[in-house]
Amino acid sequence: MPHCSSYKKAGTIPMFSTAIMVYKAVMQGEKLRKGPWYEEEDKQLITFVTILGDRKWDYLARVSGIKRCGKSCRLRWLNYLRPNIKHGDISIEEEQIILQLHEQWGNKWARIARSLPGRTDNEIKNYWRTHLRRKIMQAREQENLQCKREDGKQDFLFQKVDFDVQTYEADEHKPVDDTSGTSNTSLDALGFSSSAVTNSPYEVQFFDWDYNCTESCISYTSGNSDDNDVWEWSDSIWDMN
DNA sequence: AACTAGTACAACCGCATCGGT
DNA sequence: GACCGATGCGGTTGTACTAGT
Repeated sequence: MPHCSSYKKAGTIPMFSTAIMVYKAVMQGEKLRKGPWYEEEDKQLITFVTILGDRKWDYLARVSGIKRCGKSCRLRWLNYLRPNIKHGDISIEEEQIILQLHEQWGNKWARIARSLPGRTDNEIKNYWRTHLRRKIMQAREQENLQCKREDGKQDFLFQKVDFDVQTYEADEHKPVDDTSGTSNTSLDALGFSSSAVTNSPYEVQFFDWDYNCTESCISYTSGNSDDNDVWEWSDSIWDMN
C-alpha cells in the first residue's frame, strides 16, 4: 500500500514519490475512491472545509475535486482531521468515564463521545471493543471462579451467570436507565466504583459540562458559530491541570 | 527468518432521523 | 403530508502492526 496518513502505526518509511504517482493516477479516474486517505486528500479536505464549512458534504466533495463521496469526507473530518481531536492513549479517567456511561447508556457511542471532549464515537467504540469489553469479561469470569471456589455447595446458583461472549454481546446492548437501584457490575468487577468516578476532580467538572451539553443535543459537528463555544468549554476542561 | 494468530484502529455500510421544499 | 437529500449513528470489515512459536 502506498503511504497513507491514516495508519499512524505504520513503521515503514513512506515512499512519497510512488504515493504521488499512484495518487495522481487515481485522481485522473472518475470513480470515487475508497479506503485509506492520502496526505494530499487530507490537505485538500482541510482546505475546503476551512473555506466552505463542515456541512454540505456532497457539495464539498464535488467542488473540492476529492474523488470521495461526501459521507466519506465527513467521516474523515470528524474522526481524524477536525481540530481539537485528541489522538493518543485513553487515560484511566477517560476509561472510567466510558465504563460508567456505557453502564448507564449502553452502546450510545455518540452520546458517550459528547461527554469526552476531543474523543470521537468511533474511537470510543473501538476502545470499548478492543480493551474494555475483554477486561470486563475477564474480570467477571474471575469473579465467577472466585464465587464458585468460596461456596462450592451453591454452584447451582451461578449456573445462570456463567459467562461467555454471546451472552455478553447480548447484555451490552441493554442500557441501564435507572441507575438508582442497580449495581455497576462492570465497574465493580474492574474495581471502579461509580463514586470513585464521580469523586474525581476531573469528573466533577466533566459532569457539569455534560449536564449543560448532552441533553440540549449540542453537537460539535454542527457548522454554526456556537461550535467555538463548545470547544472553548472543552478546552477549559482539558486545561484544568 | 518465516509463519500465524491476535490486536488496534481507520474506514465503510446500512439504516434512522432531520430538515427543506 | 410526501418526497428527497443531508446528516448522524452503530455495527462491521479490512488491513497494518505485534507478539508468539
